Amino acid sequence: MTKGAIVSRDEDFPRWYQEVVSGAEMADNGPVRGTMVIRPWGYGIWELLQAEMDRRIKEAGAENAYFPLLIPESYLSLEAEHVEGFSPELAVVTYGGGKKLEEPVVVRPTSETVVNSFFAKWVQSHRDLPLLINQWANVVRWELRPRLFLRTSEFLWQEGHTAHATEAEARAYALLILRDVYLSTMVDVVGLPVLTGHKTPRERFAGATRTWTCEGMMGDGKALQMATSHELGQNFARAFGITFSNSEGVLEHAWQTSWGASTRLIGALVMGHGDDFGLRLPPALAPTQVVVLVIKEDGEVRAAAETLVAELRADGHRVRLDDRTETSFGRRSVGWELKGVPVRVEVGPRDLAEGTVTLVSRHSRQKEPVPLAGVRREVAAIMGRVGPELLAEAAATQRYRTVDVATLEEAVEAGASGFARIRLGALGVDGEDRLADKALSIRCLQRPDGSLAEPGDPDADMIAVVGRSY
RNA sequence: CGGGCUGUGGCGCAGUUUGGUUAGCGCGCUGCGUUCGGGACGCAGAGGUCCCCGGUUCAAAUCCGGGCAGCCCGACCA
Repeated sequence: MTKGAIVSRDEDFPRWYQEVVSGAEMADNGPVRGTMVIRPWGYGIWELLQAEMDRRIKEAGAENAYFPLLIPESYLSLEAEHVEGFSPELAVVTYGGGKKLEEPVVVRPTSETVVNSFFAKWVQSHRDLPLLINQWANVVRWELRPRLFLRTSEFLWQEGHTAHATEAEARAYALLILRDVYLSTMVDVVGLPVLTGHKTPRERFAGATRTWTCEGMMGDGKALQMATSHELGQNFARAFGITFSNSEGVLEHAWQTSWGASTRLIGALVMGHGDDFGLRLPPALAPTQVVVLVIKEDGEVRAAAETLVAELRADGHRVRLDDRTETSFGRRSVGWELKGVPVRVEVGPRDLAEGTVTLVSRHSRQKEPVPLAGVRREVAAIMGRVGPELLAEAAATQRYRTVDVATLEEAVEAGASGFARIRLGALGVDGEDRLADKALSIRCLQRPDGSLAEPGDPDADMIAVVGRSY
């Protein structure tokens, strides 16, 4: 069955990436290529990320629900663009209960179709709107070229689906999610700066009228789409018959949105913050934030370590005691470093004789002796600055690799190693095709000052952010 | 579906050009000992239908023919 082969061998990835102890591996599961096994450490990161996003989603008013994994094939074809967009990457089930099915069912690649088939029943009156639903689920897309975390054939995500009475309300909600859920999570939690903007028709979600996106830049200058929020117009409402009586008693089609972010974010975290020594985690996403290492088995050392663990836990940190003294100190510290634990407290007899311990912060790899009495304050200080410092570092990389250009030729050159900003109108009618020939794409469109387009802004006046995507 | 390339212990590879004893190396694994303040070391050991089928030959991982599988670059994509 599972061969368990690690198939990511990309040179661009950090050396340690495929042995990530800390993360996951891709597995060939029979004929299913590029599925993913997430080990406990990586899954712990996902759980924290999930909690952060879930809180924001609920603050935005959406509620969690669950819809079926298997979708009748005919549902997909109800929305023309949608089916065209997803057909090539569908996994289709043709047998069930030992019999050939009358109608094949597909494993959801996304749930617009099933969700909306229920929305059609749930929505009758304008009083039923807005309907704001979120689902945490797994989806399957038969990818031609999987890449660990960034594009796996099966992934975990949240997908939001909403229905509104007016276009303006739907748009406002799509933007609320973009800013208050996604942008906020990327910047404040993951610690990666992202550009926001909308997609060109070519890059737009199949079935959407507008796709808003958060585009991040990884350490190597390549772009990664980290989350998207779509305005669906009335496309799905028409296809699935989602109608409501407005306050005048007139029947109208609902205006909808959908939005999602996935385990790809773990990949973004790895690619965005990792260094040659392994993963670097912002404290908010570290399953263990502080590890207290007993360097040598010794009564006093152990007692001091256990006291520190208790105190640091009382301060609200996620703390773990590493007293596996039968394993060499070097091996243990390297192991925690690979996993990206933000702070290590190393307790040994030599320091203890001086009344100190050694604190090491992972992101800067700086070590310093700290008196026992000052450990709590110092740990709190480090925990407070790791996130902002990681963000600042990533932002500096992004700034350094982003340039304003005037011609397509310049965009091709700059886009190969970062972001090239160019007025869309300057690319010409076949600009996107010519970029595609050079493995480049327009990541997003935004106003010259970086803000989002307003209704009525012509695309030609927008700045196109050109880059190489994963 | 185009363009490159590769199949050899669990993983990564050498050996193939020029056929020749018992197919090597690193990592990992098992045991014992010394170590343990930054991925330890020594000794002993386990583990292989050299992708498959056929051919040439005294002799094939190596040469010839035919299959099969996989990887990388592109098209698709959260």
